[in-house]
Amino acid sequence: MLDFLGNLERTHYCGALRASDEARDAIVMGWVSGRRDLGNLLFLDIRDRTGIVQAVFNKESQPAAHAKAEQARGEFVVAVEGKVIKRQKANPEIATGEVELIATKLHILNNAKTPPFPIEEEINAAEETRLRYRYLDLRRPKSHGNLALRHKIVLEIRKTMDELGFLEIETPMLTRSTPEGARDYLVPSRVHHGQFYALPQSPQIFKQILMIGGLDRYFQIVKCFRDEDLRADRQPEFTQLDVEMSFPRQEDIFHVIETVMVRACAVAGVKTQGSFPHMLYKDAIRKYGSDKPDLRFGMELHEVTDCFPEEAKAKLGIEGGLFALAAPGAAGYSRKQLDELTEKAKSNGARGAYFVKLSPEGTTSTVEKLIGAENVKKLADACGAKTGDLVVAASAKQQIKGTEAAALVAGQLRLQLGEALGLIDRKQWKFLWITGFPLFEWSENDKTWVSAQHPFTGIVDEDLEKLESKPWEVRSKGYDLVLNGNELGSGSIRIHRQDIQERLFRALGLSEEQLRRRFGFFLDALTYGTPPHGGIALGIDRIAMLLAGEKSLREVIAFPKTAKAQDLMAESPSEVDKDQLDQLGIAIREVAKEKDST
RNA sequence: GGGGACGUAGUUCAGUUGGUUAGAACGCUGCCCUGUCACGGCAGAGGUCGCGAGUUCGAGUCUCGUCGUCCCCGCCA
Repeated sequence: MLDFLGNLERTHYCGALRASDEARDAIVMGWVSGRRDLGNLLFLDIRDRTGIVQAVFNKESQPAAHAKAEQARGEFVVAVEGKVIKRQKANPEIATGEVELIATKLHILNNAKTPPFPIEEEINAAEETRLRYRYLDLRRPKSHGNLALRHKIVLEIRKTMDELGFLEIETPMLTRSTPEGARDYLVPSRVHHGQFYALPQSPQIFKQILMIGGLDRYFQIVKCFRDEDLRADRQPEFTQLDVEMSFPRQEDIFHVIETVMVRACAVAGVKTQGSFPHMLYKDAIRKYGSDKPDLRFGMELHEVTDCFPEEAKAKLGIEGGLFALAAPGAAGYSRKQLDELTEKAKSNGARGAYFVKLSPEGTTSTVEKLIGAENVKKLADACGAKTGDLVVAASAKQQIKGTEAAALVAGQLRLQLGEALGLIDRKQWKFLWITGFPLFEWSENDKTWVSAQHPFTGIVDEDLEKLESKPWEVRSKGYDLVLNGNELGSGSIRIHRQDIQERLFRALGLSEEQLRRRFGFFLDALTYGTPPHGGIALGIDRIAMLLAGEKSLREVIAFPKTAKAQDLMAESPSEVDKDQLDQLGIAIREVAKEKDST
């Protein structure tokens, strides 16, 4: 028999009771977290969002309450009436361990099936089970902590943006597809058959129009949607801190974001300082083999192309350059470990990986016969290798115009080795700005130059003249914010002049007609007095993930999706009724599986 | 689209070269127990070995396919 809540009023949260509450009457409500039945004495641990408190049921003094407690099981929802007393023997493991609740009455408000996994701080269950029973996973103190931290971070960001004079303004979720960038999530229109809204990949155009509208300083904490394949740090819907301001210098934007980030870190107990260092994109690539370098450890890359004579390169099948690094103390790596490194490098696009071991007994190299002892020494010296180090050089399979493909491969090895060798100091929080991005990158798929960021990114003033003649040399006014090897956000000073915007579109090979169709309204808006403006968007989920010390976004999102973009609890996406499809004028076409027919 | 890891009781896992009735721990159920807090003791229930084919006298184990979860590459302005 279940009890009604009726007029029963909670007086305390479980986790709030302390020795100072001694002798008080208390009513707590929550879930049965633990049950220890000693016969005539029975203990229940009662859990709510704030913590756990122990309730004691004594058969001798309170037979009715004790009898009820015998029926209680794990995850039953209960209310306990009783008196707070000091324990004979405190339990230092829990915050309320100095006290307990002598129960006079137990109300069982709801029962519960046995959960598929225990509701504990650390969880061991398969991710699939956790996601299917997300409400139980969320019941864990760890989940509460992560979501509470995220709340505090978002609250602090809102407060800070408000103090800095920014207005939070909503932009539409149902908007139009703009063909650049990621795949859109589409929403069919019932009123206009055959037409679709797109969910925003970001409020990019709207926030720029807000600047044209004279709003001066805009921000929004907003969901964005991209229909691309997922990773541990990528969900199909994610939350951004979206920011745009008028008449900004780059440093004005940096200052705003540095202020926000320092304060967001502070609420998470992480001390950081403003004035994040800057690094040029090309330096990040050449020194760290990444556009989001992890600066918590050194092990910088060095170009070692000239250590490999042309004949050696030919034999190894190397076309482009080589980059190398010295892994401290890794000279003892076994043949098997080197093979694993090579395999990993190849899966990351390496042509090959080549090693030099600087053992105390002498220097050996996998390529000594090919490049000669002198070049081996030169290679080790170029990396500043010392005795005991392992030098790793990498070449790339494909040479991509304008990028250092080998550096990217070596950069992956750097991260892998940094992790394996324990070089990463988890207590450090290394922010930095990356600037000086190329405006264009070469698309192998389309055999054309495409915008490296989005096509509204500003162009460095003195590079403007090369826009048509040497597009690969044109630098953008874009910048990325990086924290510990993670891209937190990306932004730019925008193009605010219509003449430049149109030149850029033409350089991208878009025809007048295409332009009108895709961006017509925006190009029109640009002609009505657009102020210089710029902004940035930061990934709130990633910020929360890093500050919570988690490795996956799923740990800081209440209802995340799987790698195949499904919600295992809600079972979305799902089929819909034929009626719904009819109203939308949509028919599902069965696509027969392609079979090899010979 | 490609590569890798995993899939056995409610959960986490073990399961030899293919061989009788598929095990452990935790959880669950019942009984005993007045100071437990990972309570303890005794007894018990619980399995479509992800699914489907194939090889074989015989498949959890071998082969092929398929589904699912995770990680990575491609992709993500």
